[in-house]
Amino acid sequence: MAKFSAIKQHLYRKIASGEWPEHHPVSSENALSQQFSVSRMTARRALQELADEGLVIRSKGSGTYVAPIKSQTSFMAIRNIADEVRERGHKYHAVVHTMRQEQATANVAEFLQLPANTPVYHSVITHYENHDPVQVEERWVNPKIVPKYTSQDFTKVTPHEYLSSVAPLTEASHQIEAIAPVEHVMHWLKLEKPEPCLRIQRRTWSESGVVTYALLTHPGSRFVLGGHLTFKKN
Amino acid sequence: MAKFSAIKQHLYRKIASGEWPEHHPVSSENALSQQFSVSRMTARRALQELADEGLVIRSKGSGTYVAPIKSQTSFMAIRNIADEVRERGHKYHAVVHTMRQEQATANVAEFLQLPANTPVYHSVITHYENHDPVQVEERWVNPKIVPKYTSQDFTKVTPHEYLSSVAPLTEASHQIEAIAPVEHVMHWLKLEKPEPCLRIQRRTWSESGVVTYALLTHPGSRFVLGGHLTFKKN
DNA sequence: TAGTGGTCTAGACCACTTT
DNA sequence: AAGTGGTCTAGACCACTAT
Repeated sequence: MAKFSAIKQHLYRKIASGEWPEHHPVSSENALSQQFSVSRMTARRALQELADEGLVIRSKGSGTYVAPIKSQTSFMAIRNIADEVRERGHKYHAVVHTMRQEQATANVAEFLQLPANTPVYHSVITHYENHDPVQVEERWVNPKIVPKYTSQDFTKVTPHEYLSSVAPLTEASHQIEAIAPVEHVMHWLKLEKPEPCLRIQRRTWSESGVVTYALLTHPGSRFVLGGHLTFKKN
Repeated sequence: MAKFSAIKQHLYRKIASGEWPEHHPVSSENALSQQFSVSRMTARRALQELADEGLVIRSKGSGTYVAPIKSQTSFMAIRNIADEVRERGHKYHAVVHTMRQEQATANVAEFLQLPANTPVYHSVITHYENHDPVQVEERWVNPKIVPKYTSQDFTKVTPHEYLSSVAPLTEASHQIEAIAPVEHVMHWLKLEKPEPCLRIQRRTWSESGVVTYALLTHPGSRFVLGGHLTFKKN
């Protein structure tokens, strides 16, 4: 393994384990270069890459500090929340609250383009970053396209991963809005007081039709959706 | 300007102008270090940062090449709020609250990649759909790139339209989050009670650098951000 | 084999923050 | 004044690609 990469791993562990909480000072370039017997440029690279990933904040003349947890996610791609959390060097886990077959409400039936009162699968899962909930995923699934949905273990594979494997995405639509959370959601997100939440409503299609409809709710204090675009002429 | 940054600008122009199309080879590290009389490490940094931004692709033993155009450009196409409102068949109008030159705060200076305390232009505008405010636009503009910004009439042309005409976009980054509005914003949006708001933080670049930094705040009860994606095989 | 990118060194000077 | 991060140099060795 490259030296700068070994140093990154060392720092990842300090941060992910919670040994260095938010705003905690991170070893300086000089300290790391001595500790790992590398040149300052190599130690610097490790710190710089962590800063680019948003895990630490560097400030000239002062030092490097563990960044506050305010996740940033790309909205350009439909990503797997578990991978995102892990890429940030944090621990991921999920809690499944609901997993059953239901009669579709009028609303859900419309989104899934099914007749009302037909059976659909419904799951509710909270996704955690370290020990804080970062997303509640309420999802309804078309049982004709994904008949084995309810027998999966979603603490090990996210619904997104599983669905992608059995019914490859061809199309997706999103709506993003700011809402005040209802009581259920507050409970799942462990919010003591109401706070503005970012809600993503998503429908995804495969070749055989609408696969799933999802409501993804994130606490405003712990989540930022980010994206980067480049434009070319023509 | 730092040397690596000057080299980036040089390469940026080659790519943005179309002189180097997709897959066109980019000058090698050694070539750039000779051309600009810098060490290879400095030339390397310019290329590496362009690769991180997704503008070029580097491949060991072979060389560096202009990256292919990203698909899905349409998802969060940067739209003009006035056009959106009119497309929904509603009346649009704008109220300009602030339009002046200011000293950049540390925050603004950082986003615009300018030294602190340099002059910047600052505008605050509320955009209306029929008689309701739908967006407060707080914007800071780089006066070196857009010297005549403050003499425009933004009740007739939106800042976005004007900026696009004088400094064509080459790049943009967004952050979307749910927030509770501060008092100023509540006033501009004519909110009597606090309600969750959707805030889009956007930086846009042209060939000459960061053009503008904007905070777009929408009342959660009146605004939904939508997008649609289609995926192609391979 | 020549050229390229990937990694690394052991210095250096600067602007900045903290004490 | 001491420490920090930001930039830069002039070398070096390596693995890989193309010819």
